[in-house]
Amino acid sequence: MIFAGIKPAATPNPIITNMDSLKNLNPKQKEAVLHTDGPTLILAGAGSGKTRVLTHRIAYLLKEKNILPQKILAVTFTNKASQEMKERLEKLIGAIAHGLWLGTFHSTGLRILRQDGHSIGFDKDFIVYDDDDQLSLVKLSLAELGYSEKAMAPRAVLSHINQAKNEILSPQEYALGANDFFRTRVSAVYNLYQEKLRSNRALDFGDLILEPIRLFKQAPDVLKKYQNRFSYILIDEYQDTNRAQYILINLLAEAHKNLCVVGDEDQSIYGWRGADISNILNFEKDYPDVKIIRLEQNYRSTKNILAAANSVVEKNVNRIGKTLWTENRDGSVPLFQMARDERHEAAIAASKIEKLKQHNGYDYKHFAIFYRTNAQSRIFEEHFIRSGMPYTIVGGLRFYDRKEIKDSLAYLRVLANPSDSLSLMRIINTPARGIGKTTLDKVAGLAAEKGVSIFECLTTLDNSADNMHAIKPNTFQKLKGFSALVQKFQGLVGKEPDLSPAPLQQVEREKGAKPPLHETAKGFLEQSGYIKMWEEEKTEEADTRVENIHELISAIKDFEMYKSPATHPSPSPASGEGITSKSSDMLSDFLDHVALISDIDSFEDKHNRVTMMTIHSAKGLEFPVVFMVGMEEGLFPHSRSLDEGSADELEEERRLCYVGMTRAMEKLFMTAARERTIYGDCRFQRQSRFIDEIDERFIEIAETEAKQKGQEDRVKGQGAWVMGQEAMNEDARYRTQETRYTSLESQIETGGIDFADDGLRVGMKVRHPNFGIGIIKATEGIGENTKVTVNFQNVGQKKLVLRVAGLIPMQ
DNA sequence: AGGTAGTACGTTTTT
DNA sequence: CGTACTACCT
Repeated sequence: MIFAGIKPAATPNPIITNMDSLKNLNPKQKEAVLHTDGPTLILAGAGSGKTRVLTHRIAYLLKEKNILPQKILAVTFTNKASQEMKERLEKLIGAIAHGLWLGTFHSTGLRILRQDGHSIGFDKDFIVYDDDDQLSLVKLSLAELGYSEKAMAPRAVLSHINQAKNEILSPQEYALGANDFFRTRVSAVYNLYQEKLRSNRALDFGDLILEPIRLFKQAPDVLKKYQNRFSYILIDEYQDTNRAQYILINLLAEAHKNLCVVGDEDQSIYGWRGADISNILNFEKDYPDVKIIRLEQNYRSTKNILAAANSVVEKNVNRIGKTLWTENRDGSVPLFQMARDERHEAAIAASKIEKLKQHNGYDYKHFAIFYRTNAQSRIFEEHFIRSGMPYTIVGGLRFYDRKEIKDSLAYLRVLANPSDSLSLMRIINTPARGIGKTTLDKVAGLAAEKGVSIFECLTTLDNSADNMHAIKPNTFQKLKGFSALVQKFQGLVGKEPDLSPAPLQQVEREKGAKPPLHETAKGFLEQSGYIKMWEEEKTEEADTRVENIHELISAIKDFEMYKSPATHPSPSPASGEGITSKSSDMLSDFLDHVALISDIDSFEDKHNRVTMMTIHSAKGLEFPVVFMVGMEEGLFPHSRSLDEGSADELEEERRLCYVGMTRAMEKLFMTAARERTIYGDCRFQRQSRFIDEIDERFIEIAETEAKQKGQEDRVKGQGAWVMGQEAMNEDARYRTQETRYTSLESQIETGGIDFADDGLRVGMKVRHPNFGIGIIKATEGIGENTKVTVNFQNVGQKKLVLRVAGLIPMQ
């Protein structure tokens, strides 16, 4: 293991470069790796080995072209993607070269601002506000302007503000284009919102892109520095960039023009968040001397799944156009089945999962259920709990979105940045300290008069001088007590955390050293009464909250262990974000870290559970068996995309469908519910147009239950007892029904070893009955004659005929 | 100041 | 049908 610090390019690196692995790339992939200079557009279809190309390209630049690591900037959209790239790069070149920037758009922007933001007046203590904080700020601004939340939905206002930021419009510039009543008012809110953001010394997500652009415009020398530094720039998921990100990238790439963007217009699913698909569609216009490389060979899915997915996305007009192909086997044709209602839909999925598990060697972790909206997960959860099927839900309420975590973080934010009035207001009376609304209004008024932050107002509050606001002595004491507590802990947050063993700590502390952050955090949350507040509730829910708070504290501890230079050589925190600033402050760094992470980042398939998530969250993942549920008009495509004049939105829904389908490696099931309860009332649903759009050769429609329907309804009508029975006997009942269906049963029974058929890919870990565990090194031939070369741990390399080898994939 | 009953509303959400 | 927020009551 080589640690950061060694300069791979300046001195010959002792690590054996793995560049002969170029042999494992197909010709197009190789071309994409080798064409390093000049603008490059890689159109990478689903499952075409995009990450592989990106990592090989970086490795090639470093190892073969001897480019210094600090000359390279690689940008992804998710932490998960950047983490994966880091891991795979490490496998190729031994260790992530020091100085290489590999991170998300937002972490890159943040990094630039932490380094050079002072040039445009940002102090280093600023913090990053999340979506919720933004919304609170909008609400405050609305209230201050006297606009009612009924006339102006805070969410809608916020989305306009975000949109403006995506388009790099300042409040003033937005005001110029505001030509109707609503927009005029939004521009006033935007203006005030921005003022509040600044006086709280906070930046929102949009600012993390916007402010670097402003920095570069106002300080050309800073721009020049970065332009010179980054001679090679790689951007992943280019189809999802917004206007601001586009500008930022182009500014950075201007000097060297070695800009390589990778994307797939068919997988652009974040238009509603400002992603501008024309960035990728027009890349050729921006860079006329662009080299375009298409990666169209898919390594993930069977022919039938791919053909079905292609036939859907082909219906889109707004696309560059490409057709994926694969050498994988035909596999079974995707199956569509209409369920009676959403409970039946869940039952179908559950029973198919059990059957495939029993007869075909699949395990729970091989299955995923994708839905359009989070609300759909509930029915599946209920059913899975009842039938004892292990599952995990990705998304929904994130850990860092939980009330107790947001509160705890607000406590910490106040320590890091006393100007953060939003966080201060969140915690000042949580737990109840007798500081109510009336008092807070008075303090806020006084702070505004004095032109200071609320916290500063508290610390300087002098009741004899400020008594025109008539704060009662009792309340005054409470305010002072609280501000004293905060100040006490602010004194304990330092730049040099001491992670030495306890006895030493005590000695050191007497000499003025700071305790480690997690101890300070714990102490603050205890002494402020926040933890006690939940403990005293004595409900199961509150106990969970307390547990979560302790989990947060240990997350801080982990973060410290990882970051502390004394204990760990890597500059990167656990997320792989690699945010480091010149005056690295543990607390600020931790808050940056949590502001930029999400649930999907920690999703790992090591647990043997069925995974449930929205299709949006599924992007970038793959599963052997995929269920796409709720394939109904109005749900998917969602009703909002069906209004007249929403052609673009409908196309985006279609791309979303394509993304979902192309996650499936071996088997794809699509279901819908004939009857679904939406907002309390029961509606008849029609099957999604996307089902109709699949070429009939590539979809099998299961027989509906129309014939049995009359009888079913009578049974259903008999009340609660029958409902209970229904739940208990669901499996038995559906087994008899399903034997009547042509589809699934026969697929399963005749499928034989189909999972170990060509679900096998190079790099996969497999088990052989005699030779044990090994890694697949190569495959040759197709169908009956497929041979695989496997490197076994114990017996070395063997070439086997796949059909008779009896290989079982391992995860 | 804080708790409870009543009403409005309801996608997706990489950061 | 749930939930999240408001208004009103204690």
